[in-house]
Amino acid sequence: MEMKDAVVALAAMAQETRLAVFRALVVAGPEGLSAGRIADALAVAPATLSFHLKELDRAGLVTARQDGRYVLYSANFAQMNALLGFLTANCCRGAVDDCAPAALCCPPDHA
Amino acid sequence: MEMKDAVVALAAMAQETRLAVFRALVVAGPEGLSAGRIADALAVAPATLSFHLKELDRAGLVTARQDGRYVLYSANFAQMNALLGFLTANCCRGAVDDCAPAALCCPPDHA
DNA sequence: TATATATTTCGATTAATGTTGAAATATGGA
DNA sequence: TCCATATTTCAACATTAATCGAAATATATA
Repeated sequence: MEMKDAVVALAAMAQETRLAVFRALVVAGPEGLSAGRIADALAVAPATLSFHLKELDRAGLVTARQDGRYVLYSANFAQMNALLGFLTANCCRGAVDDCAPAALCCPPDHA
Repeated sequence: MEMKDAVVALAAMAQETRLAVFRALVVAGPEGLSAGRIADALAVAPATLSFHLKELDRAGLVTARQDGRYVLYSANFAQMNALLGFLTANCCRGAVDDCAPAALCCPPDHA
């Protein structure tokens, strides 16, 4: 992941509505949620939500797929993990052994 | 970490100059760097850098301490790790075992 | 085809953010 | 004390982001 990509991804999550949307999608898992369900759950106007979903999509953090007349959004775990990897890279300068380990988000390949 | 804190921390890093500053401080380690050295290294105007350092400080991502006529800034690894923990929390819904592990940043307690 | 539902785009408005020169503040050394 | 260096604050400006009603687009069903 490049610096610019990281900035875009961080900016996408650096907003209360979008962070809430993203976390809801993380909980929902690979099946995802329709735009309408997200709008209801978070009480956000459809046009506003659409704007934020596009931001998350532009950042590569979510993926959209058509399902009938609904559009289902799901979290892009691979991108999420790439960002976390970027943020932790170059940390510790080799003394990584002493650092506390943490779990990343589930990759889609096992869902 | 609360939602609001996460948004503030993410917003602090969601800017090219600030992300560069923060990463430089992560590499520099607990000793930190003076504002002037950072300004030189990144070719940023002093006033601009001061503005960004204040943002990072407000987000709890860096700490400042006076050293003679210099002000030394260092990364706040604890806050960094809290943010990563927040972003990975509620991920996977219990299936954490299958997730790829990643190292967090070195906590200050062993530096 | 016509109608209803779901989502996005558009336009306008408001608010927040990033940048920098110049002035103010703080510290160290002559 | 006086001067030089380091950093921050201030003020002004330009840019970007967030919100939402209304209109446009897409899909499903009668």
